[in-house]
Amino acid sequence: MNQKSETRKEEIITTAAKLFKEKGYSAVTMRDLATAMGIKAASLYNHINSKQDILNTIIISIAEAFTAGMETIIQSEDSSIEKLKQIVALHVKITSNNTNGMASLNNDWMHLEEQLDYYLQLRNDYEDNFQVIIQQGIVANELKPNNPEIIMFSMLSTLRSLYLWLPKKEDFNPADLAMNLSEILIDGINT
Amino acid sequence: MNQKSETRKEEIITTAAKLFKEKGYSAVTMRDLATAMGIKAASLYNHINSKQDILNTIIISIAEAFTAGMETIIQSEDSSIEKLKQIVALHVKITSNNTNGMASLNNDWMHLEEQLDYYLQLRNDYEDNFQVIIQQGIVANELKPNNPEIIMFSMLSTLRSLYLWLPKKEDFNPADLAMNLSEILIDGINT
DNA sequence: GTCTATAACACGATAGAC
DNA sequence: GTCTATCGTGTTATAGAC
Repeated sequence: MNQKSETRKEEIITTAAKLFKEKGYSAVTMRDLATAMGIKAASLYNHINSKQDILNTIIISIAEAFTAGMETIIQSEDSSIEKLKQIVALHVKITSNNTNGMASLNNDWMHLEEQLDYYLQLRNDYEDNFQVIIQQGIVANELKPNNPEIIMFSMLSTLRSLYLWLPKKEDFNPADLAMNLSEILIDGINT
Repeated sequence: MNQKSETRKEEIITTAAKLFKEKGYSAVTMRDLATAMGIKAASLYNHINSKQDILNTIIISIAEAFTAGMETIIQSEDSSIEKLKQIVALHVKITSNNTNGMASLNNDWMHLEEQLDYYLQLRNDYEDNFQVIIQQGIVANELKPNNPEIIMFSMLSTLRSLYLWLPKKEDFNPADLAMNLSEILIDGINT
Protein backbone atom coordinates (compact mmCIF):
# COMPACT_ATOMS: atom_id res chain seq x y z
CA MET A 1 0.00 0.00 0.00
CA ASN A 2 1.47 3.34 -1.04
CA GLN A 3 1.37 6.53 0.94
CA LYS A 4 -1.52 8.10 -0.93
CA SER A 5 -3.69 5.06 -0.26
CA GLU A 6 -2.79 5.10 3.43
CA THR A 7 -3.77 8.73 3.69
CA ARG A 8 -7.11 8.10 2.02
CA LYS A 9 -7.79 5.23 4.42
CA GLU A 10 -7.11 7.46 7.40
CA GLU A 11 -9.43 10.07 5.92
CA ILE A 12 -12.21 7.48 5.71
CA ILE A 13 -11.66 6.42 9.32
CA THR A 14 -11.67 10.02 10.54
CA THR A 15 -14.87 10.77 8.64
CA ALA A 16 -16.47 7.57 9.93
CA ALA A 17 -15.61 8.46 13.52
CA LYS A 18 -17.35 11.80 13.08
CA LEU A 19 -20.51 10.16 11.73
CA PHE A 20 -20.42 7.42 14.39
CA LYS A 21 -20.36 10.11 17.05
CA GLU A 22 -23.47 11.77 15.63
CA LYS A 23 -25.66 8.71 15.09
CA GLY A 24 -23.84 5.66 16.41
CA TYR A 25 -22.18 2.84 14.46
CA SER A 26 -25.37 0.93 13.60
CA ALA A 27 -27.23 3.95 12.25
CA VAL A 28 -24.43 5.05 9.90
CA THR A 29 -24.51 3.32 6.50
CA MET A 30 -21.67 2.87 4.07
CA ARG A 31 -23.66 5.11 1.74
CA ASP A 32 -23.71 7.84 4.42
CA LEU A 33 -19.97 7.51 4.80
CA ALA A 34 -19.38 7.54 1.04
CA THR A 35 -21.53 10.66 0.62
CA ALA A 36 -19.57 12.42 3.36
CA MET A 37 -16.37 11.49 1.49
CA GLY A 38 -17.79 12.67 -1.84
CA ILE A 39 -17.56 9.24 -3.48
CA LYS A 40 -19.79 6.18 -4.05
CA ALA A 41 -20.15 3.42 -1.45
CA ALA A 42 -18.46 0.78 -3.60
CA SER A 43 -15.34 2.96 -3.84
CA LEU A 44 -14.81 2.77 -0.09
CA TYR A 45 -13.88 -0.90 -0.42
CA ASN A 46 -10.71 -0.03 -2.33
CA HIS A 47 -9.40 1.40 0.95
CA ILE A 48 -11.05 -0.58 3.75
CA ASN A 49 -12.13 -4.20 4.11
CA SER A 50 -15.43 -3.73 5.90
CA LYS A 51 -17.48 -1.43 8.09
CA GLN A 52 -16.49 -3.58 11.04
CA ASP A 53 -12.78 -2.99 10.32
CA ILE A 54 -13.32 0.75 10.58
CA LEU A 55 -14.84 0.37 14.04
CA ASN A 56 -12.00 -1.94 15.11
CA THR A 57 -9.36 0.54 14.05
CA ILE A 58 -11.04 3.46 15.80
CA ILE A 59 -11.65 1.74 19.12
CA ILE A 60 -8.60 -0.49 19.56
CA SER A 61 -6.07 2.25 18.82
CA ILE A 62 -7.57 4.46 21.54
CA ALA A 63 -7.93 1.60 24.02
CA GLU A 64 -4.26 0.75 23.57
CA ALA A 65 -3.29 4.39 24.13
CA PHE A 66 -5.08 4.29 27.49
CA THR A 67 -3.37 1.03 28.39
CA ALA A 68 0.07 2.47 27.55
CA GLY A 69 -0.66 5.64 29.54
CA MET A 70 -1.80 3.68 32.58
CA GLU A 71 1.33 1.50 32.44
CA THR A 72 3.50 4.59 32.75
CA ILE A 73 1.45 5.95 35.63
CA ILE A 74 1.42 2.82 37.78
CA GLN A 75 5.17 2.38 37.36
CA SER A 76 5.94 5.84 38.73
CA GLU A 77 6.89 6.47 42.36
CA ASP A 78 4.45 9.33 42.82
CA SER A 79 1.78 9.59 45.51
CA SER A 80 -1.70 8.24 44.82
CA ILE A 81 -3.18 11.69 44.45
CA GLU A 82 -0.44 12.58 41.99
CA LYS A 83 -1.25 9.41 40.04
CA LEU A 84 -4.93 10.32 39.96
CA LYS A 85 -4.01 13.74 38.57
CA GLN A 86 -1.96 11.99 35.89
CA ILE A 87 -4.97 9.84 34.98
CA VAL A 88 -7.08 12.99 34.59
CA ALA A 89 -4.40 14.49 32.34
CA LEU A 90 -4.22 11.25 30.32
CA HIS A 91 -7.96 11.38 29.60
CA VAL A 92 -7.85 15.06 28.68
CA LYS A 93 -4.94 14.43 26.31
CA ILE A 94 -6.31 11.37 24.53
CA THR A 95 -9.81 12.84 24.29
CA SER A 96 -8.63 16.16 22.88
CA ASN A 97 -6.60 14.27 20.26
CA ASN A 98 -9.56 12.21 19.08
CA THR A 99 -12.91 13.45 20.37
CA ASN A 100 -14.95 11.60 17.77
CA GLY A 101 -13.17 8.31 18.30
CA MET A 102 -13.87 8.53 22.03
CA ALA A 103 -17.58 8.49 21.25
CA SER A 104 -17.20 5.12 19.52
CA LEU A 105 -15.07 3.77 22.35
CA ASN A 106 -17.74 4.74 24.87
CA ASN A 107 -20.90 3.91 22.97
CA ASP A 108 -20.18 1.39 20.23
CA TRP A 109 -17.71 -1.06 21.78
CA MET A 110 -20.47 -3.69 21.99
CA HIS A 111 -20.61 -3.78 18.20
CA LEU A 112 -17.07 -5.06 17.97
CA GLU A 113 -16.93 -8.64 16.72
CA GLU A 114 -13.53 -10.41 16.56
CA GLN A 115 -11.89 -7.81 18.82
CA LEU A 116 -14.61 -7.57 21.47
CA ASP A 117 -12.87 -9.84 23.97
CA TYR A 118 -9.57 -8.03 23.52
CA TYR A 119 -11.24 -4.67 24.12
CA LEU A 120 -12.96 -5.93 27.27
CA GLN A 121 -9.67 -7.26 28.57
CA LEU A 122 -7.97 -3.88 28.08
CA ARG A 123 -10.87 -2.11 29.77
CA ASN A 124 -10.94 -4.47 32.75
CA ASP A 125 -7.19 -4.18 33.25
CA TYR A 126 -7.45 -0.40 33.11
CA GLU A 127 -10.19 -0.29 35.73
CA ASP A 128 -8.34 -2.73 37.97
CA ASN A 129 -5.23 -0.53 37.89
CA PHE A 130 -7.37 2.55 38.57
CA GLN A 131 -8.92 0.94 41.64
CA VAL A 132 -5.57 -0.23 43.00
CA ILE A 133 -4.33 3.36 42.92
CA ILE A 134 -7.42 4.49 44.86
CA GLN A 135 -7.02 1.71 47.42
CA GLN A 136 -3.37 2.60 47.93
CA GLY A 137 -4.43 6.20 48.45
CA ILE A 138 -6.85 5.14 51.18
CA VAL A 139 -4.27 2.92 52.91
CA ALA A 140 -1.73 5.77 52.79
CA ASN A 141 -4.36 8.08 54.31
CA GLU A 142 -4.23 10.37 51.28
CA LEU A 143 -7.88 9.67 50.48
CA LYS A 144 -10.95 9.45 52.71
CA PRO A 145 -12.00 5.85 53.37
CA ASN A 146 -14.89 6.02 50.92
CA ASN A 147 -15.98 3.07 48.79
CA PRO A 148 -13.19 2.73 46.17
CA GLU A 149 -15.68 1.54 43.57
CA ILE A 150 -17.84 4.65 43.96
CA ILE A 151 -14.79 6.90 43.79
CA MET A 152 -13.61 5.28 40.56
CA PHE A 153 -17.11 5.26 39.12
CA SER A 154 -17.51 8.96 39.80
CA MET A 155 -14.13 9.96 38.38
CA LEU A 156 -14.35 7.67 35.38
CA SER A 157 -17.87 8.83 34.52
CA THR A 158 -16.66 12.40 34.29
CA LEU A 159 -13.51 11.50 32.36
CA ARG A 160 -15.40 9.29 29.90
CA SER A 161 -17.86 12.09 29.20
CA LEU A 162 -15.13 14.55 28.24
CA TYR A 163 -15.70 13.79 24.55
CA LEU A 164 -19.14 15.42 24.81
CA TRP A 165 -17.86 18.50 26.46
CA LEU A 166 -14.45 19.34 25.00
CA PRO A 167 -15.76 20.23 21.50
CA LYS A 168 -17.90 22.98 23.07
CA LYS A 169 -14.78 24.61 24.54
CA GLU A 170 -12.89 25.54 21.42
CA ASP A 171 -10.20 27.60 23.09
CA PHE A 172 -9.23 25.42 26.01
CA ASN A 173 -5.77 24.70 27.33
CA PRO A 174 -5.39 20.97 28.10
CA ALA A 175 -3.11 21.59 31.07
CA ASP A 176 -5.44 24.18 32.59
CA LEU A 177 -8.51 22.00 32.10
CA ALA A 178 -6.79 18.95 33.61
CA MET A 179 -5.80 20.99 36.66
CA ASN A 180 -9.26 22.50 37.05
CA LEU A 181 -10.89 19.09 36.72
CA SER A 182 -8.48 17.44 39.16
CA GLU A 183 -9.28 20.13 41.70
CA ILE A 184 -13.03 19.55 41.45
CA LEU A 185 -12.78 15.75 41.42
CA ILE A 186 -10.27 15.51 44.26
CA ASP A 187 -10.94 18.51 46.49
CA GLY A 188 -14.69 18.81 45.91
CA ILE A 189 -16.68 21.93 45.21
CA ASN A 190 -17.74 23.30 48.60
CA THR A 191 -15.99 25.99 50.58
CA MET B 1 -57.93 -0.12 24.68
CA ASN B 2 -58.69 -2.48 27.54
CA GLN B 3 -56.51 -3.13 30.53
CA LYS B 4 -55.00 -6.37 29.25
CA SER B 5 -53.86 -4.64 26.08
CA GLU B 6 -52.30 -1.79 28.05
CA THR B 7 -50.36 -4.25 30.17
CA ARG B 8 -49.04 -6.04 27.10
CA LYS B 9 -47.98 -2.71 25.62
CA GLU B 10 -46.06 -1.85 28.75
CA GLU B 11 -44.43 -5.26 28.65
CA ILE B 12 -43.24 -4.59 25.09
CA ILE B 13 -41.82 -1.21 26.08
CA THR B 14 -40.03 -2.65 29.09
CA THR B 15 -38.54 -5.44 26.99
CA ALA B 16 -37.53 -2.97 24.27
CA ALA B 17 -35.76 -0.75 26.80
CA LYS B 18 -33.73 -3.74 27.98
CA LEU B 19 -32.67 -4.59 24.41
CA PHE B 20 -31.97 -0.93 23.57
CA LYS B 21 -29.62 -0.77 26.55
CA GLU B 22 -27.66 -3.78 25.31
CA LYS B 23 -27.25 -2.86 21.64
CA GLY B 24 -28.73 0.59 21.08
CA TYR B 25 -31.98 1.53 19.32
CA SER B 26 -30.69 1.18 15.76
CA ALA B 27 -29.19 -2.28 16.23
CA VAL B 28 -32.35 -3.78 17.77
CA THR B 29 -34.80 -5.09 15.18
CA MET B 30 -38.51 -5.66 15.60
CA ARG B 31 -37.73 -9.35 15.13
CA ASP B 32 -35.30 -9.22 18.08
CA LEU B 33 -37.97 -7.59 20.18
CA ALA B 34 -40.63 -10.09 19.09
CA THR B 35 -38.35 -13.05 19.85
CA ALA B 36 -37.66 -11.65 23.31
CA MET B 37 -41.44 -11.41 23.81
CA GLY B 38 -42.02 -14.94 22.51
CA ILE B 39 -44.16 -13.82 19.55
CA LYS B 40 -43.71 -12.91 15.86
CA ALA B 41 -42.72 -9.42 14.74
CA ALA B 42 -46.05 -8.72 13.03
CA SER B 43 -47.90 -9.35 16.29
CA LEU B 44 -46.15 -6.42 17.97
CA TYR B 45 -48.13 -4.02 15.80
CA ASN B 46 -51.36 -4.96 17.55
CA HIS B 47 -49.99 -3.17 20.61
CA ILE B 48 -47.68 -0.45 19.35
CA ASN B 49 -47.73 1.83 16.29
CA SER B 50 -44.05 1.77 15.35
CA LYS B 51 -40.53 1.21 16.63
CA GLN B 52 -40.18 4.98 16.85
CA ASP B 53 -43.20 5.21 19.16
CA ILE B 54 -41.52 2.83 21.58
CA LEU B 55 -38.45 5.06 21.77
CA ASN B 56 -40.62 8.15 22.22
CA THR B 57 -42.49 6.59 25.12
CA ILE B 58 -39.33 5.44 26.88
CA ILE B 59 -37.41 8.70 26.59
CA ILE B 60 -40.09 11.36 27.00
CA SER B 61 -41.61 9.85 30.14
CA ILE B 62 -38.22 9.89 31.87
CA ALA B 63 -37.32 13.36 30.61
CA GLU B 64 -40.61 14.70 32.01
CA ALA B 65 -39.91 13.04 35.36
CA PHE B 66 -36.60 14.93 35.54
CA THR B 67 -38.33 18.18 34.63
CA ALA B 68 -40.96 17.69 37.33
CA GLY B 69 -38.31 16.83 39.93
CA MET B 70 -36.23 19.88 39.06
CA GLU B 71 -39.30 22.13 39.32
CA THR B 72 -39.82 21.01 42.91
CA ILE B 73 -36.17 21.54 43.78
CA ILE B 74 -35.80 25.07 42.41
CA GLN B 75 -38.99 26.19 44.14
CA SER B 76 -37.71 25.16 47.58
CA GLU B 77 -36.10 27.59 50.02
CA ASP B 78 -33.14 25.33 50.76
CA SER B 79 -29.46 26.24 50.41
CA SER B 80 -27.67 25.59 47.13
CA ILE B 81 -25.75 22.64 48.55
CA GLU B 82 -29.00 21.18 49.83
CA LYS B 83 -30.50 21.61 46.36
CA LEU B 84 -27.52 19.85 44.78
CA LYS B 85 -28.02 16.94 47.19
CA GLN B 86 -31.65 16.81 46.12
CA ILE B 87 -30.59 16.65 42.47
CA VAL B 88 -28.30 13.71 43.28
CA ALA B 89 -31.19 11.98 45.05
CA LEU B 90 -33.49 12.69 42.08
CA HIS B 91 -31.09 10.99 39.67
CA VAL B 92 -30.61 7.99 41.96
CA LYS B 93 -34.38 7.61 42.34
CA ILE B 94 -35.33 7.91 38.65
CA THR B 95 -32.41 5.74 37.53
CA SER B 96 -33.15 2.97 40.01
CA ASN B 97 -36.78 2.95 38.87
CA ASN B 98 -35.87 2.57 35.19
CA THR B 99 -32.25 1.66 34.59
CA ASN B 100 -32.81 0.40 31.07
CA GLY B 101 -34.80 3.43 30.00
CA MET B 102 -32.00 5.71 31.20
CA ALA B 103 -29.70 4.05 28.66
CA SER B 104 -32.02 5.13 25.84
CA LEU B 105 -32.33 8.63 27.26
CA ASN B 106 -28.55 8.99 27.35
CA ASN B 107 -27.57 7.21 24.15
CA ASP B 108 -30.49 7.13 21.73
CA TRP B 109 -32.15 10.54 22.08
CA MET B 110 -30.73 11.55 18.67
CA HIS B 111 -32.91 8.90 17.03
CA LEU B 112 -36.09 10.65 18.15
CA GLU B 113 -37.98 12.11 15.21
CA GLU B 114 -41.15 14.16 15.91
CA GLN B 115 -40.28 14.57 19.60
CA LEU B 116 -36.58 15.45 19.21
CA ASP B 117 -37.10 19.20 19.61
CA TYR B 118 -39.30 18.70 22.66
CA TYR B 119 -36.68 16.47 24.28
CA LEU B 120 -33.89 18.97 23.60
CA GLN B 121 -35.98 21.73 25.13
CA LEU B 122 -36.53 19.73 28.31
CA ARG B 123 -32.83 18.90 28.51
CA ASN B 124 -31.72 22.51 27.97
CA ASP B 125 -34.14 23.79 30.59
CA TYR B 126 -32.90 21.18 33.05
CA GLU B 127 -29.27 22.14 32.52
CA ASP B 128 -30.06 25.84 32.79
CA ASN B 129 -31.76 25.30 36.14
CA PHE B 130 -28.85 23.15 37.32
CA GLN B 131 -26.34 25.88 36.47
CA VAL B 132 -28.39 28.60 38.16
CA ILE B 133 -28.29 26.60 41.40
CA ILE B 134 -24.50 26.32 41.13
CA GLN B 135 -24.10 30.02 40.40
CA GLN B 136 -26.27 30.92 43.39
CA GLY B 137 -24.08 28.65 45.51
CA ILE B 138 -20.97 30.51 44.39
CA VAL B 139 -22.54 33.92 45.03
CA ALA B 140 -23.67 32.78 48.50
CA ASN B 141 -20.12 31.56 49.17
CA GLU B 142 -21.31 27.99 49.67
CA LEU B 143 -19.26 26.78 46.70
CA LYS B 144 -15.73 27.57 45.61
CA PRO B 145 -15.61 30.04 42.69
CA ASN B 146 -14.87 27.33 40.14
CA ASN B 147 -16.19 27.42 36.59
CA PRO B 148 -19.95 26.63 36.99
CA GLU B 149 -19.99 24.82 33.64
CA ILE B 150 -17.21 22.44 34.69
CA ILE B 151 -18.90 21.77 38.02
CA MET B 152 -22.18 20.92 36.32
CA PHE B 153 -20.43 18.86 33.65
CA SER B 154 -18.63 16.84 36.29
CA MET B 155 -21.69 16.21 38.47
CA LEU B 156 -23.99 15.50 35.53
CA SER B 157 -21.53 13.09 33.93
CA THR B 158 -21.49 11.00 37.06
CA LEU B 159 -25.27 11.17 37.55
CA ARG B 160 -25.98 10.29 33.91
CA SER B 161 -23.72 7.24 34.14
CA LEU B 162 -25.58 5.82 37.13
CA TYR B 163 -27.59 3.54 34.82
CA LEU B 164 -24.37 1.64 34.04
CA TRP B 165 -23.43 1.20 37.61
CA LEU B 166 -26.60 0.66 39.65
CA PRO B 167 -27.42 -2.76 38.14
CA LYS B 168 -24.06 -4.07 39.43
CA LYS B 169 -25.04 -3.16 42.98
CA GLU B 170 -28.05 -5.39 43.53
CA ASP B 171 -28.49 -4.73 47.23
CA PHE B 172 -28.12 -0.98 47.40
CA ASN B 173 -30.11 1.47 49.47
CA PRO B 174 -31.05 4.52 47.35
CA ALA B 175 -30.81 6.90 50.31
CA ASP B 176 -27.38 5.59 51.34
CA LEU B 177 -26.03 5.74 47.81
CA ALA B 178 -27.32 9.27 47.27
CA MET B 179 -25.66 10.39 50.50
CA ASN B 180 -22.39 8.66 49.65
CA LEU B 181 -22.38 10.13 46.16
CA SER B 182 -23.21 13.64 47.37
CA GLU B 183 -20.31 13.45 49.79
CA ILE B 184 -17.83 12.52 47.05
CA LEU B 185 -19.17 15.02 44.53
CA ILE B 186 -19.44 17.93 46.96
CA ASP B 187 -16.71 17.35 49.56
CA GLY B 188 -14.18 15.63 47.29
CA ILE B 189 -12.17 12.53 48.04
CA ASN B 190 -8.95 13.69 49.71
CA THR B 191 -8.28 13.88 53.43
C1' DG C 1 -54.02 -11.59 19.79
C1' DT C 2 -51.16 -14.17 17.00
C1' DC C 3 -50.15 -16.12 12.78
C1' DT C 4 -48.28 -16.53 7.50
C1' DA C 5 -47.20 -14.06 3.61
C1' DT C 6 -45.48 -10.28 1.51
C1' DA C 7 -44.83 -5.38 0.10
C1' DA C 8 -41.44 -1.88 -0.43
C1' DC C 9 -37.20 -0.57 0.44
C1' DA C 10 -32.27 -0.27 2.65
C1' DC C 11 -28.26 -2.76 3.86
C1' DG C 12 -23.13 -4.46 3.31
C1' DA C 13 -20.44 -6.06 -0.06
C1' DT C 14 -18.73 -7.74 -4.81
C1' DA C 15 -17.86 -7.86 -10.07
C1' DG C 16 -16.11 -5.81 -13.70
C1' DA C 17 -15.75 -1.56 -16.91
C1' DC C 18 -13.04 2.54 -17.37
C1' DG D 1 -9.42 4.97 -7.65
C1' DT D 2 -13.98 5.56 -8.86
C1' DC D 3 -17.81 4.22 -11.29
C1' DT D 4 -22.48 1.45 -12.55
C1' DA D 5 -24.94 -2.52 -11.76
C1' DT D 6 -26.33 -5.96 -8.90
C1' DC D 7 -26.52 -9.94 -5.46
C1' DG D 8 -28.33 -11.73 -1.36
C1' DT D 9 -30.14 -10.55 2.71
C1' DG D 10 -32.37 -7.81 6.39
C1' DT D 11 -35.52 -4.06 7.54
C1' DT D 12 -40.19 -1.86 9.15
C1' DA D 13 -44.66 -2.37 8.46
C1' DT D 14 -49.27 -4.02 6.43
C1' DA D 15 -53.04 -7.41 4.79
C1' DG D 16 -55.87 -10.80 5.86
C1' DA D 17 -56.73 -15.71 7.73
C1' DC D 18 -57.73 -17.94 12.05
